[in-house]
Amino acid sequence: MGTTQLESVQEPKYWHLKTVLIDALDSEFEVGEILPNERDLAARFGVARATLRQALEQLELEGRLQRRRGVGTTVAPPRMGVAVGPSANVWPGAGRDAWQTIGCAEAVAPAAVAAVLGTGADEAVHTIHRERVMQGQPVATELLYVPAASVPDLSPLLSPANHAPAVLRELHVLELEGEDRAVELGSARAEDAKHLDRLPGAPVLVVTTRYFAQGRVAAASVATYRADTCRLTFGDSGAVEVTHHQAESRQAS
Amino acid sequence: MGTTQLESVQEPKYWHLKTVLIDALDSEFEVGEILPNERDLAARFGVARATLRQALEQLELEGRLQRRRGVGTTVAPPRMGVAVGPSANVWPGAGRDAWQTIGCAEAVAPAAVAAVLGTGADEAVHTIHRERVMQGQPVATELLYVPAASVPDLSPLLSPANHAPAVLRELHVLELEGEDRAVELGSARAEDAKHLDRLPGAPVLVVTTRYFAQGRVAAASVATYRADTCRLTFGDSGAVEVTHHQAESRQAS
DNA sequence: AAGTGGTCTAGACCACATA
DNA sequence: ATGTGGTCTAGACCACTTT
Repeated sequence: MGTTQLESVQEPKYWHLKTVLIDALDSEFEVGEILPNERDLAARFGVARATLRQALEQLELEGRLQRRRGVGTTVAPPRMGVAVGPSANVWPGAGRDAWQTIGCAEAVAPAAVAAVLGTGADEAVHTIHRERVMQGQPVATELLYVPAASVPDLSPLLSPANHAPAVLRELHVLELEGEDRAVELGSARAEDAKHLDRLPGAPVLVVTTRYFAQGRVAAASVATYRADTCRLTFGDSGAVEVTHHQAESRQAS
Repeated sequence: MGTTQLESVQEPKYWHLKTVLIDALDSEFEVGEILPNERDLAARFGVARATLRQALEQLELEGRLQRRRGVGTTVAPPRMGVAVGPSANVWPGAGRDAWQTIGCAEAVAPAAVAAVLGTGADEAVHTIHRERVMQGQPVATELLYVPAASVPDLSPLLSPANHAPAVLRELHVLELEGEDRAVELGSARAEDAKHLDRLPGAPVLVVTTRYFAQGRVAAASVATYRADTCRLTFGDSGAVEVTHHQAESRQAS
Protein backbone atom coordinates (compact mmCIF):
# COMPACT_ATOMS: atom_id res chain seq x y z
CA MET A 1 0.00 0.00 0.00
CA GLY A 2 1.87 3.07 -1.20
CA THR A 3 -0.79 5.61 -0.38
CA THR A 4 -0.02 7.99 2.41
CA GLN A 5 -2.77 7.96 4.99
CA LEU A 6 -4.21 11.42 4.52
CA GLU A 7 -7.15 12.82 6.40
CA SER A 8 -7.81 9.52 8.13
CA VAL A 9 -8.63 11.45 11.28
CA GLN A 10 -10.77 14.07 9.61
CA GLU A 11 -10.77 17.34 11.46
CA PRO A 12 -13.83 19.59 11.28
CA LYS A 13 -13.95 22.01 8.39
CA TYR A 14 -14.10 25.06 10.63
CA TRP A 15 -11.01 23.87 12.48
CA HIS A 16 -9.02 23.46 9.30
CA LEU A 17 -10.38 26.78 8.09
CA LYS A 18 -9.04 28.41 11.22
CA THR A 19 -5.49 27.29 10.54
CA VAL A 20 -5.73 28.44 6.95
CA LEU A 21 -6.98 31.83 8.05
CA ILE A 22 -4.27 32.19 10.69
CA ASP A 23 -1.63 31.60 8.06
CA ALA A 24 -3.24 34.16 5.79
CA LEU A 25 -3.52 36.64 8.65
CA ASP A 26 0.15 36.32 9.51
CA SER A 27 1.39 36.54 5.95
CA GLU A 28 -1.04 38.53 3.82
CA PHE A 29 -2.71 41.02 6.14
CA GLU A 30 -1.65 43.97 8.23
CA VAL A 31 -3.03 44.85 11.65
CA GLY A 32 -6.16 46.91 11.18
CA GLU A 33 -6.71 45.75 7.65
CA ILE A 34 -10.24 44.83 6.76
CA LEU A 35 -11.06 41.33 5.54
CA PRO A 36 -13.46 40.40 2.75
CA ASN A 37 -17.01 40.05 4.01
CA GLU A 38 -18.32 36.76 5.34
CA ARG A 39 -20.34 35.84 2.27
CA ASP A 40 -17.37 36.30 0.00
CA LEU A 41 -15.03 34.45 2.32
CA ALA A 42 -17.43 31.54 2.64
CA ALA A 43 -17.75 31.31 -1.13
CA ARG A 44 -14.00 31.51 -1.58
CA PHE A 45 -13.42 28.59 0.78
CA GLY A 46 -16.41 26.65 -0.51
CA VAL A 47 -18.25 26.40 2.80
CA ALA A 48 -21.53 27.63 4.17
CA ARG A 49 -21.49 30.99 5.86
CA ALA A 50 -22.30 29.44 9.24
CA THR A 51 -19.20 27.27 9.01
CA LEU A 52 -17.03 30.22 8.07
CA ARG A 53 -18.50 32.13 10.99
CA GLN A 54 -17.60 29.34 13.39
CA ALA A 55 -13.96 29.78 12.43
CA LEU A 56 -14.14 33.57 12.69
CA GLU A 57 -15.75 33.32 16.11
CA GLN A 58 -12.84 31.34 17.50
CA LEU A 59 -10.32 33.69 15.95
CA GLU A 60 -12.11 36.61 17.55
CA LEU A 61 -12.13 34.73 20.86
CA GLU A 62 -8.37 34.35 20.56
CA GLY A 63 -7.97 38.05 19.95
CA ARG A 64 -6.79 37.78 16.35
CA LEU A 65 -9.86 39.33 14.71
CA GLN A 66 -12.30 42.06 15.57
CA ARG A 67 -15.78 42.05 14.08
CA ARG A 68 -18.19 44.94 14.16
CA ARG A 69 -21.74 44.80 12.90
CA GLY A 70 -22.37 47.08 9.99
CA VAL A 71 -18.66 47.65 9.50
CA GLY A 72 -16.70 44.49 8.86
CA THR A 73 -13.99 42.20 10.15
CA THR A 74 -10.53 43.57 10.83
CA VAL A 75 -7.23 42.11 11.93
CA ALA A 76 -6.82 42.83 15.63
CA PRO A 77 -3.67 44.27 17.16
CA PRO A 78 -1.89 42.22 19.83
CA ARG A 79 -3.74 42.14 23.12
CA MET A 80 -3.08 44.90 25.58
CA GLY A 81 -1.29 43.97 28.77
CA VAL A 82 -3.49 45.25 31.57
CA ALA A 83 -1.96 45.34 35.03
CA VAL A 84 -4.37 43.91 37.57
CA GLY A 85 -2.33 42.74 40.52
CA PRO A 86 0.22 45.37 41.54
CA SER A 87 3.02 44.42 43.87
CA ALA A 88 2.00 47.06 46.40
CA ASN A 89 -1.46 46.63 47.83
CA VAL A 90 -3.43 49.81 47.43
CA TRP A 91 -7.02 50.82 47.90
CA PRO A 92 -9.05 51.42 44.77
CA GLY A 93 -9.16 55.08 43.84
CA ALA A 94 -5.79 55.82 45.39
CA GLY A 95 -2.89 57.25 43.43
CA ARG A 96 -3.94 57.38 39.82
CA ASP A 97 -5.12 53.88 39.18
CA ALA A 98 -6.50 54.24 35.69
CA TRP A 99 -10.10 53.88 36.81
CA GLN A 100 -12.68 56.59 36.32
CA THR A 101 -15.87 56.85 38.33
CA ILE A 102 -19.01 57.03 36.22
CA GLY A 103 -21.73 56.45 38.77
CA CYS A 104 -22.64 55.76 42.35
CA ALA A 105 -25.53 54.42 44.37
CA GLU A 106 -26.37 53.13 47.83
CA ALA A 107 -28.53 50.05 48.04
CA VAL A 108 -28.98 46.66 49.58
CA ALA A 109 -26.33 44.16 48.51
CA PRO A 110 -27.47 41.47 46.08
CA ALA A 111 -27.12 37.95 47.44
CA ALA A 112 -24.07 37.14 45.34
CA VAL A 113 -22.26 40.26 46.54
CA ALA A 114 -23.19 39.63 50.15
CA ALA A 115 -21.62 36.19 49.86
CA VAL A 116 -18.33 37.68 48.70
CA LEU A 117 -18.40 40.36 51.36
CA GLY A 118 -19.30 37.85 54.01
CA THR A 119 -22.05 40.10 55.30
CA GLY A 120 -25.74 39.62 55.79
CA ALA A 121 -27.93 39.67 52.73
CA ASP A 122 -29.76 42.80 53.81
CA GLU A 123 -26.85 45.07 54.58
CA ALA A 124 -26.57 48.46 52.89
CA VAL A 125 -23.62 48.92 50.56
CA HIS A 126 -22.30 51.79 48.51
CA THR A 127 -21.97 50.75 44.91
CA ILE A 128 -19.48 52.68 42.83
CA HIS A 129 -19.50 52.12 39.10
CA ARG A 130 -16.16 52.71 37.44
CA GLU A 131 -14.64 52.31 34.03
CA ARG A 132 -11.14 51.63 32.81
CA VAL A 133 -9.84 53.04 29.55
CA MET A 134 -6.63 52.10 27.80
CA GLN A 135 -5.32 53.45 24.54
CA GLY A 136 -8.52 55.33 23.96
CA GLN A 137 -10.91 52.43 24.28
CA PRO A 138 -12.79 51.06 27.28
CA VAL A 139 -11.37 47.76 28.47
CA ALA A 140 -13.26 47.14 31.69
CA THR A 141 -16.18 48.15 33.85
CA GLU A 142 -16.28 47.60 37.56
CA LEU A 143 -18.75 47.60 40.39
CA LEU A 144 -17.05 48.41 43.67
CA TYR A 145 -19.04 47.46 46.75
CA VAL A 146 -18.30 49.19 50.03
CA PRO A 147 -20.45 48.16 53.00
CA ALA A 148 -21.79 51.11 54.91
CA ALA A 149 -20.16 49.61 57.98
CA SER A 150 -16.74 50.12 56.39
CA VAL A 151 -17.19 53.88 56.16
CA PRO A 152 -19.04 54.79 59.37
CA ASP A 153 -17.88 58.41 59.40
CA LEU A 154 -19.25 59.19 55.96
CA SER A 155 -21.22 62.40 55.87
CA PRO A 156 -24.87 61.48 55.30
CA LEU A 157 -25.61 64.52 53.16
CA LEU A 158 -23.81 64.37 49.86
CA SER A 159 -24.62 65.41 46.36
CA PRO A 160 -24.43 62.54 43.90
CA ALA A 161 -21.34 64.07 42.34
CA ASN A 162 -19.50 64.04 45.65
CA HIS A 163 -20.73 60.70 46.86
CA ALA A 164 -18.18 58.40 45.24
CA PRO A 165 -15.10 60.46 46.09
CA ALA A 166 -16.26 60.74 49.69
CA VAL A 167 -16.72 56.99 50.05
CA LEU A 168 -13.27 56.35 48.61
CA ARG A 169 -11.74 58.98 50.86
CA GLU A 170 -13.25 57.36 53.94
CA LEU A 171 -12.11 53.96 52.75
CA HIS A 172 -8.52 55.14 52.47
CA VAL A 173 -8.55 55.94 56.17
CA LEU A 174 -8.52 52.24 56.95
CA GLU A 175 -5.32 50.26 56.86
CA LEU A 176 -5.37 47.82 53.95
CA GLU A 177 -4.27 44.42 55.22
CA GLY A 178 -4.41 42.44 52.01
CA GLU A 179 -6.12 41.70 48.75
CA ASP A 180 -7.55 38.62 47.18
CA ARG A 181 -8.36 38.04 43.56
CA ALA A 182 -10.14 35.51 41.40
CA VAL A 183 -10.36 35.38 37.62
CA GLU A 184 -12.99 33.49 35.68
CA LEU A 185 -14.61 33.47 32.28
CA GLY A 186 -18.03 35.00 31.83
CA SER A 187 -20.24 36.55 29.23
CA ALA A 188 -21.02 40.24 29.25
CA ARG A 189 -24.30 41.39 30.75
CA ALA A 190 -26.24 43.74 28.50
CA GLU A 191 -25.21 46.79 30.47
CA ASP A 192 -21.54 45.88 30.62
CA ALA A 193 -21.53 45.06 26.93
CA LYS A 194 -22.73 48.55 26.16
CA HIS A 195 -19.94 50.15 28.15
CA LEU A 196 -17.36 47.89 26.53
CA ASP A 197 -18.66 48.54 23.02
CA ARG A 198 -19.47 44.88 22.51
CA LEU A 199 -22.62 42.85 22.00
CA PRO A 200 -24.32 41.21 24.98
CA GLY A 201 -22.86 37.82 25.71
CA ALA A 202 -19.39 38.72 24.51
CA PRO A 203 -16.68 36.79 26.38
CA VAL A 204 -15.24 38.66 29.34
CA LEU A 205 -12.76 38.01 32.11
CA VAL A 206 -14.39 38.63 35.46
CA VAL A 207 -11.97 39.68 38.20
CA THR A 208 -13.37 39.51 41.71
CA THR A 209 -11.29 41.34 44.33
CA ARG A 210 -11.69 41.35 48.08
CA TYR A 211 -10.06 44.08 50.13
CA PHE A 212 -9.26 43.16 53.71
CA ALA A 213 -9.12 45.61 56.59
CA GLN A 214 -9.87 45.36 60.27
CA GLY A 215 -9.81 41.59 59.99
CA ARG A 216 -12.70 41.34 57.55
CA VAL A 217 -13.70 42.12 53.99
CA ALA A 218 -13.92 45.90 53.94
CA ALA A 219 -14.74 46.18 50.26
CA ALA A 220 -15.10 44.03 47.17
CA SER A 221 -15.16 44.67 43.46
CA VAL A 222 -16.29 42.79 40.39
CA ALA A 223 -14.45 43.99 37.31
CA THR A 224 -15.42 42.88 33.81
CA TYR A 225 -12.62 42.96 31.21
CA ARG A 226 -12.98 42.48 27.48
CA ALA A 227 -11.52 39.04 26.91
CA ASP A 228 -10.78 39.66 23.25
CA THR A 229 -8.52 42.66 23.71
CA CYS A 230 -7.04 42.19 27.17
CA ARG A 231 -4.26 40.12 28.67
CA LEU A 232 -4.38 40.49 32.44
CA THR A 233 -0.98 40.80 34.07
CA PHE A 234 -0.08 40.04 37.66
CA GLY A 235 3.08 40.18 39.64
CA ASP A 236 6.18 42.25 40.15
CA SER A 237 6.92 43.55 36.69
CA GLY A 238 4.35 45.44 34.71
CA ALA A 239 3.06 44.64 31.28
CA VAL A 240 5.09 42.32 29.15
CA GLU A 241 6.34 43.83 25.95
CA VAL A 242 5.61 41.36 23.22
CA THR A 243 2.59 39.12 23.05
CA HIS A 244 2.68 35.55 21.96
CA HIS A 245 1.41 35.29 18.46
CA GLN A 246 3.39 37.86 16.55
CA ALA A 247 6.82 39.29 17.06
CA GLU A 248 6.24 42.59 15.39
CA SER A 249 3.18 44.35 14.05
CA ARG A 250 2.82 47.40 11.92
CA GLN A 251 -0.19 49.68 11.89
CA ALA A 252 -2.05 49.75 8.60
CA SER A 253 -2.63 53.14 7.05
CA MET B 1 -52.25 54.89 24.78
CA GLY B 2 -52.72 52.54 27.72
CA THR B 3 -50.50 49.77 26.46
CA THR B 4 -47.27 49.19 28.32
CA GLN B 5 -44.35 49.25 25.97
CA LEU B 6 -43.33 45.63 26.01
CA GLU B 7 -40.61 44.12 23.88
CA SER B 8 -39.99 47.38 22.11
CA VAL B 9 -36.29 46.61 22.28
CA GLN B 10 -36.52 43.00 21.20
CA GLU B 11 -33.75 40.90 22.62
CA PRO B 12 -32.51 37.90 20.66
CA LYS B 13 -34.35 34.66 21.24
CA TYR B 14 -31.27 32.83 22.45
CA TRP B 15 -30.63 35.58 24.99
CA HIS B 16 -34.12 35.37 26.40
CA LEU B 17 -33.85 31.58 26.34
CA LYS B 18 -30.73 31.82 28.46
CA THR B 19 -32.49 33.69 31.23
CA VAL B 20 -35.37 31.22 31.16
CA LEU B 21 -32.97 28.31 31.40
CA ILE B 22 -31.02 29.91 34.25
CA ASP B 23 -34.22 30.27 36.24
CA ALA B 24 -35.11 26.66 35.56
CA LEU B 25 -31.61 25.53 36.50
CA ASP B 26 -31.73 27.33 39.82
CA SER B 27 -35.21 26.16 40.74
CA GLU B 28 -35.98 22.83 39.10
CA PHE B 29 -32.67 21.04 38.73
CA GLU B 30 -30.01 19.66 41.00
CA VAL B 31 -26.28 19.73 40.34
CA GLY B 32 -25.33 16.75 38.22
CA GLU B 33 -28.85 16.23 36.97
CA ILE B 34 -29.20 15.52 33.28
CA LEU B 35 -31.28 17.81 31.08
CA PRO B 36 -33.62 16.76 28.29
CA ASN B 37 -31.81 16.39 24.99
CA GLU B 38 -31.37 19.31 22.64
CA ARG B 39 -34.06 18.28 20.17
CA ASP B 40 -36.67 17.98 22.89
CA LEU B 41 -35.64 21.22 24.54
CA ALA B 42 -35.76 23.07 21.24
CA ALA B 43 -39.24 21.73 20.55
CA ARG B 44 -40.41 22.60 24.04
CA PHE B 45 -39.30 26.22 23.64
CA GLY B 46 -40.48 26.43 20.05
CA VAL B 47 -37.12 27.32 18.53
CA ALA B 48 -34.74 25.72 16.11
CA ARG B 49 -32.10 23.46 17.56
CA ALA B 50 -29.32 25.85 16.48
CA THR B 51 -30.91 28.63 18.50
CA LEU B 52 -31.27 26.44 21.55
CA ARG B 53 -27.65 25.44 21.17
CA GLN B 54 -26.56 29.08 21.11
CA ALA B 55 -28.09 29.49 24.56
CA LEU B 56 -26.57 26.27 25.87
CA GLU B 57 -23.16 27.27 24.57
CA GLN B 58 -23.17 30.46 26.59
CA LEU B 59 -24.37 28.67 29.70
CA GLU B 60 -21.56 26.16 29.30
CA LEU B 61 -19.13 29.07 28.84
CA GLU B 62 -20.35 30.48 32.13
CA GLY B 63 -19.78 27.19 33.87
CA ARG B 64 -23.43 26.42 34.55
CA LEU B 65 -23.76 23.46 32.19
CA GLN B 66 -21.56 20.66 31.03
CA ARG B 67 -22.16 18.94 27.72
CA ARG B 68 -20.62 15.67 26.61
CA ARG B 69 -21.07 14.15 23.19
CA GLY B 70 -22.86 10.85 23.26
CA VAL B 71 -23.94 11.39 26.85
CA GLY B 72 -25.98 14.52 27.37
CA THR B 73 -26.13 17.89 29.09
CA THR B 74 -25.80 18.09 32.86
CA VAL B 75 -26.01 20.84 35.44
CA ALA B 76 -22.45 21.77 36.40
CA PRO B 77 -21.27 22.15 39.98
CA PRO B 78 -19.89 25.54 41.05
CA ARG B 79 -16.49 26.27 39.58
CA MET B 80 -13.46 25.05 41.46
CA GLY B 81 -11.21 27.67 43.00
CA VAL B 82 -7.74 26.92 41.69
CA ALA B 83 -4.85 28.67 43.43
CA VAL B 84 -2.45 30.09 40.86
CA GLY B 85 -0.58 32.91 42.49
CA PRO B 86 0.66 31.90 45.94
CA SER B 87 1.90 34.55 48.31
CA ALA B 88 5.27 32.85 48.61
CA ASN B 89 7.24 32.65 45.39
CA VAL B 90 8.32 29.10 44.78
CA TRP B 91 9.88 27.24 41.91
CA PRO B 92 7.64 24.84 40.03
CA GLY B 93 7.99 21.30 41.25
CA ALA B 94 8.94 22.34 44.77
CA GLY B 95 6.97 21.34 47.81
CA ARG B 96 3.95 19.44 46.60
CA ASP B 97 2.45 21.85 44.15
CA ALA B 98 -0.35 19.73 42.72
CA TRP B 99 1.36 19.31 39.37
CA GLN B 100 2.35 15.94 37.99
CA THR B 101 4.97 15.43 35.29
CA ILE B 102 3.79 13.43 32.33
CA GLY B 103 6.52 14.03 29.80
CA CYS B 104 9.76 15.70 29.00
CA ALA B 105 11.84 16.69 25.99
CA GLU B 106 14.78 18.84 25.02
CA ALA B 107 14.43 20.88 21.86
CA VAL B 108 14.84 24.27 20.28
CA ALA B 109 12.47 26.86 21.66
CA PRO B 110 9.60 27.90 19.38
CA ALA B 111 9.62 31.57 18.46
CA ALA B 112 6.76 32.45 20.80
CA VAL B 113 8.49 30.82 23.74
CA ALA B 114 11.81 32.43 22.93
CA ALA B 115 10.08 35.81 23.03
CA VAL B 116 8.77 35.16 26.53
CA LEU B 117 12.13 33.84 27.72
CA GLY B 118 13.95 36.73 26.13
CA THR B 119 16.45 34.38 24.57
CA GLY B 120 17.56 33.77 21.03
CA ALA B 121 15.24 31.84 18.79
CA ASP B 122 17.66 28.94 18.41
CA GLU B 123 18.49 28.23 22.02
CA ALA B 124 17.96 24.77 23.45
CA VAL B 125 15.32 24.43 26.15
CA HIS B 126 14.09 21.61 28.30
CA THR B 127 10.34 21.24 27.90
CA ILE B 128 8.52 19.58 30.76
CA HIS B 129 4.92 18.62 30.22
CA ARG B 130 2.86 18.57 33.39
CA GLU B 131 -0.75 18.10 34.34
CA ARG B 132 -2.85 19.36 37.20
CA VAL B 133 -5.68 17.31 38.68
CA MET B 134 -8.28 18.50 41.14
CA GLN B 135 -11.13 16.52 42.60
CA GLY B 136 -10.34 13.63 40.33
CA GLN B 137 -10.47 15.48 37.05
CA PRO B 138 -7.75 17.19 35.02
CA VAL B 139 -8.04 20.96 35.14
CA ALA B 140 -4.88 22.12 33.44
CA THR B 141 -1.93 21.11 31.31
CA GLU B 142 1.33 22.99 31.32
CA LEU B 143 4.47 23.27 29.27
CA LEU B 144 7.38 24.40 31.42
CA TYR B 145 10.34 25.74 29.48
CA VAL B 146 13.77 25.76 31.08
CA PRO B 147 16.63 27.08 28.95
CA ALA B 148 19.63 24.80 29.02
CA ALA B 149 21.61 27.83 30.19
CA SER B 150 19.58 27.88 33.42
CA VAL B 151 20.68 24.40 34.43
CA PRO B 152 24.34 24.24 33.33
CA ASP B 153 25.29 21.52 35.79
CA LEU B 154 22.68 19.09 34.56
CA SER B 155 24.06 15.63 33.96
CA PRO B 156 24.05 14.99 30.22
CA LEU B 157 23.22 11.31 30.55
CA LEU B 158 19.75 10.75 31.89
CA SER B 159 17.04 8.24 31.25
CA PRO B 160 13.80 9.85 30.11
CA ALA B 161 12.16 8.95 33.40
CA ASN B 162 14.80 10.85 35.37
CA HIS B 163 15.11 13.79 33.04
CA ALA B 164 12.31 16.00 34.34
CA PRO B 165 13.10 15.56 38.06
CA ALA B 166 16.75 16.31 37.39
CA VAL B 167 15.95 19.53 35.54
CA LEU B 168 13.69 20.67 38.36
CA ARG B 169 16.29 19.77 40.95
CA GLU B 170 18.91 21.85 39.19
CA LEU B 171 16.45 24.70 38.84
CA HIS B 172 15.81 24.76 42.58
CA VAL B 173 19.49 25.49 43.16
CA LEU B 174 18.99 28.97 41.80
CA GLU B 175 17.57 31.71 43.97
CA LEU B 176 14.11 32.68 42.77
CA GLU B 177 13.93 36.45 42.56
CA GLY B 178 10.36 36.89 41.42
CA GLU B 179 7.48 35.73 39.29
CA ASP B 180 5.35 37.31 36.66
CA ARG B 181 2.00 36.14 35.41
CA ALA B 182 -0.42 36.93 32.63
CA VAL B 183 -3.90 35.50 32.07
CA GLU B 184 -5.72 35.54 28.77
CA LEU B 185 -8.51 33.72 27.00
CA GLY B 186 -7.68 31.10 24.40
CA SER B 187 -9.08 28.03 22.74
CA ALA B 188 -7.67 24.62 23.45
CA ARG B 189 -5.22 23.12 21.00
CA ALA B 190 -6.09 19.60 19.92
CA GLU B 191 -3.50 18.05 22.21
CA ASP B 192 -4.48 20.08 25.25
CA ALA B 193 -8.14 19.39 24.64
CA LYS B 194 -7.44 15.68 24.82
CA HIS B 195 -5.70 15.96 28.17
CA LEU B 196 -8.49 18.14 29.53
CA ASP B 197 -11.21 15.81 28.30
CA ARG B 198 -12.70 18.52 26.11
CA LEU B 199 -13.14 19.04 22.40
CA PRO B 200 -10.57 21.04 20.45
CA GLY B 201 -11.34 24.74 20.54
CA ALA B 202 -12.88 24.64 23.99
CA PRO B 203 -12.39 27.91 25.88
CA VAL B 204 -9.38 27.91 28.16
CA LEU B 205 -7.58 30.34 30.41
CA VAL B 206 -3.93 30.57 29.43
CA VAL B 207 -1.60 31.50 32.27
CA THR B 208 1.88 32.53 31.21
CA THR B 209 4.41 32.63 34.04
CA ARG B 210 7.95 33.94 33.98
CA TYR B 211 10.39 32.90 36.71
CA PHE B 212 13.22 35.33 37.37
CA ALA B 213 16.63 34.38 38.67
CA GLN B 214 20.12 35.75 38.18
CA GLY B 215 18.59 38.92 36.75
CA ARG B 216 16.92 37.25 33.82
CA VAL B 217 14.10 34.87 32.92
CA ALA B 218 15.33 31.53 34.17
CA ALA B 219 12.20 29.61 33.22
CA ALA B 220 8.73 30.15 31.81
CA SER B 221 5.56 28.16 31.70
CA VAL B 222 2.36 28.23 29.69
CA ALA B 223 -0.49 26.62 31.59
CA THR B 224 -3.86 25.91 29.99
CA TYR B 225 -6.82 25.76 32.38
CA ARG B 226 -10.33 24.62 31.55
CA ALA B 227 -12.30 27.86 31.54
CA ASP B 228 -15.63 26.15 32.16
CA THR B 229 -14.72 24.49 35.44
CA CYS B 230 -12.00 26.71 36.90
CA ARG B 231 -11.90 29.98 38.77
CA LEU B 232 -8.29 31.07 39.12
CA THR B 233 -7.44 32.54 42.49
CA PHE B 234 -4.56 34.87 43.33
CA GLY B 235 -3.38 36.57 46.44
CA ASP B 236 -2.89 35.99 50.12
CA SER B 237 -5.79 33.80 51.03
CA GLY B 238 -6.41 30.54 49.27
CA ALA B 239 -9.54 29.48 47.47
CA VAL B 240 -12.72 31.32 48.28
CA GLU B 241 -15.42 29.17 49.76
CA VAL B 242 -18.60 30.05 47.96
CA THR B 243 -18.85 30.91 44.30
CA HIS B 244 -20.98 33.63 42.89
CA HIS B 245 -24.05 32.16 41.33
CA GLN B 246 -25.42 29.91 44.00
CA ALA B 247 -25.21 30.05 47.75
CA GLU B 248 -25.60 26.35 48.38
CA SER B 249 -25.65 23.31 46.16
CA ARG B 250 -26.56 19.77 46.87
CA GLN B 251 -25.13 16.83 45.01
CA ALA B 252 -27.70 14.85 43.06
CA SER B 253 -27.83 11.17 43.76
C1' DA C 1 -28.82 -0.40 17.55
C1' DA C 2 -30.24 3.67 19.66
C1' DG C 3 -29.51 8.12 21.52
C1' DT C 4 -26.62 12.00 22.42
C1' DG C 5 -24.17 16.26 21.23
C1' DG C 6 -21.13 18.13 17.15
C1' DT C 7 -20.85 19.67 12.41
C1' DC C 8 -22.69 21.47 8.15
C1' DT C 9 -25.84 23.35 4.67
C1' DA C 10 -28.62 26.91 2.02
C1' DG C 11 -31.32 29.73 2.57
C1' DA C 12 -34.01 34.08 5.06
C1' DC C 13 -34.51 38.22 7.61
C1' DC C 14 -32.87 41.77 11.05
C1' DA C 15 -29.94 45.52 13.28
C1' DC C 16 -26.54 48.62 12.50
C1' DA C 17 -23.17 51.74 10.21
C1' DT C 18 -22.08 54.31 6.38
C1' DA C 19 -22.31 56.69 2.14
C1' DA D 1 -29.93 52.77 -0.23
C1' DT D 2 -26.36 49.65 0.37
C1' DG D 3 -23.38 46.59 2.70
C1' DT D 4 -21.93 44.59 6.93
C1' DG D 5 -22.19 41.25 10.68
C1' DG D 6 -25.99 39.03 13.87
C1' DT D 7 -29.92 35.96 14.33
C1' DC D 8 -32.83 32.17 12.97
C1' DT D 9 -34.70 28.19 10.52
C1' DA D 10 -35.38 23.19 9.09
C1' DG D 11 -33.37 20.09 7.76
C1' DA D 12 -29.10 16.43 7.15
C1' DC D 13 -25.31 13.67 8.49
C1' DC D 14 -21.34 12.49 11.64
C1' DA D 15 -18.76 11.04 16.01
C1' DC D 16 -19.26 9.26 20.16
C1' DT D 17 -21.20 6.72 24.22
C1' DT D 18 -24.15 3.56 26.04
C1' DT D 19 -27.29 -0.28 25.87
